[in-house]
Amino acid sequence: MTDNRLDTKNKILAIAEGLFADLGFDATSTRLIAKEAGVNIAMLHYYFGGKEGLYVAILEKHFTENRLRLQNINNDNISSFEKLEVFIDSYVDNMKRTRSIQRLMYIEMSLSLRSKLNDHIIELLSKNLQQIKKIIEDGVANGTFNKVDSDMLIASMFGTKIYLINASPVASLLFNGHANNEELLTDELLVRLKAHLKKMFKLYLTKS
Amino acid sequence: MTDNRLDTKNKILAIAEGLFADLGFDATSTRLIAKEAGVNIAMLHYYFGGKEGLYVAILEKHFTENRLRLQNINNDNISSFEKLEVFIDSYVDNMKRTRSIQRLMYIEMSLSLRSKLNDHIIELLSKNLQQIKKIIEDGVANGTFNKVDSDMLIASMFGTKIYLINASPVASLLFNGHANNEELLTDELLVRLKAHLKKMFKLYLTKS
DNA sequence: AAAAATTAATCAATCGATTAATTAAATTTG
DNA sequence: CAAATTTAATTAATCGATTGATTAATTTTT
Repeated sequence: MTDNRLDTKNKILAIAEGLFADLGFDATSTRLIAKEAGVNIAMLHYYFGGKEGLYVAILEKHFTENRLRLQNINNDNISSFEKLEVFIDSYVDNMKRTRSIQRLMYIEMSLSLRSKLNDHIIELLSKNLQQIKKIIEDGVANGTFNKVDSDMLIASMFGTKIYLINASPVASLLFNGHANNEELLTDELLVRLKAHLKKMFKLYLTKS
Repeated sequence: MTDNRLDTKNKILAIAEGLFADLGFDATSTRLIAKEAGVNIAMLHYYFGGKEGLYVAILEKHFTENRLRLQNINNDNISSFEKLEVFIDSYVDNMKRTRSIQRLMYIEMSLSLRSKLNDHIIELLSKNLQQIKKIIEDGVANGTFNKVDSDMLIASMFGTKIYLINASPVASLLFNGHANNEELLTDELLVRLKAHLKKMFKLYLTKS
């Protein structure tokens, strides 16, 4: 592909991702995407087959990116506690960068209108799920962790993230005292989030 | 109002709430609402002024219902621990009944496209927020609870609920091993959720 | 008879998508 | 290398369908 072709494709992908995340799938018109990206509407269908094809392409882009990232974590020869902390750190560190696409995915999954997209999203999210599950199960097997309702614990971890990302207005009310739209995910809050999740897991998996 | 008028209004409200929760605001057409409710499209504008007015009416209905429910909890002369458990029990017990409207609210808040609706939602959700905050702060003040990052703890509680309601496909994967659309919020799961939240709060607020 | 409720028909606007025509780039050929 | 040809990329215009909303006429209730 030439540089121009890549430019056009990537510009559409980048603009569309932001608009989809801000407005949702239905409220984002192909005309708006084309206008903001500075390209003709037909290019959107030319490259991606249509609005839904573009949506899938955005998810698949992050899907492959995320797959590469996930591979080299669980191979290390460290304790279950350290694995847990590494996972939480990397999980929280990724939040700022992947905020748009995550908001997008959870909205889409919540509605479950487009089954093809839904399958993609579930496949992507289940990767994280399996990874943390394995860390905990291994820890239980080697006696580091107690046998507890780890699924609920995992639900609380992912849920806390969703609350900060997808319910940011009311989360701002909780953390800042007002529900405006200033940036909630400050570095300070992410540090607090890491400490909180580590503490929660540690207490739950050992002191119970 | 006559019985017929009430029937028509309430039928529209009930049908629209389900459709909005299932499809989202944009994907739910006024024609579909009218068809499912068995009324003329014009009735929707006649009673509610339009699609968005209907949306607001649905929220306000739950808004007032919820306000009545919230009043008589915090007056009891019980310990902070018991208040916490009462709150969690009532919070979880309300999940099944309010699942549709809660899914709807969090989707709407996540997109934040309609500021009038957003204000309503934030006002409604902040009631729960203030209530649990007061319980914890009182507990800290009277020495029952440790001084901890209670805001993060609250975020985890609300987040866990959102995860079960709005991310139900991947939550089903976590709890049932498959991501189908069978009912996730079984009585058994709600019991587990209660136990988990109580344990999480107790550990966090005392053993840290 | 007056008011309220309901209906059918239609409005302009916007949607995603597609077409045919045009320009730019790449490839082949002499 | 350069002209000719083919392919790729882009544009403007338009398609039918659907959207939320409204109107005027009709039926029902008071």
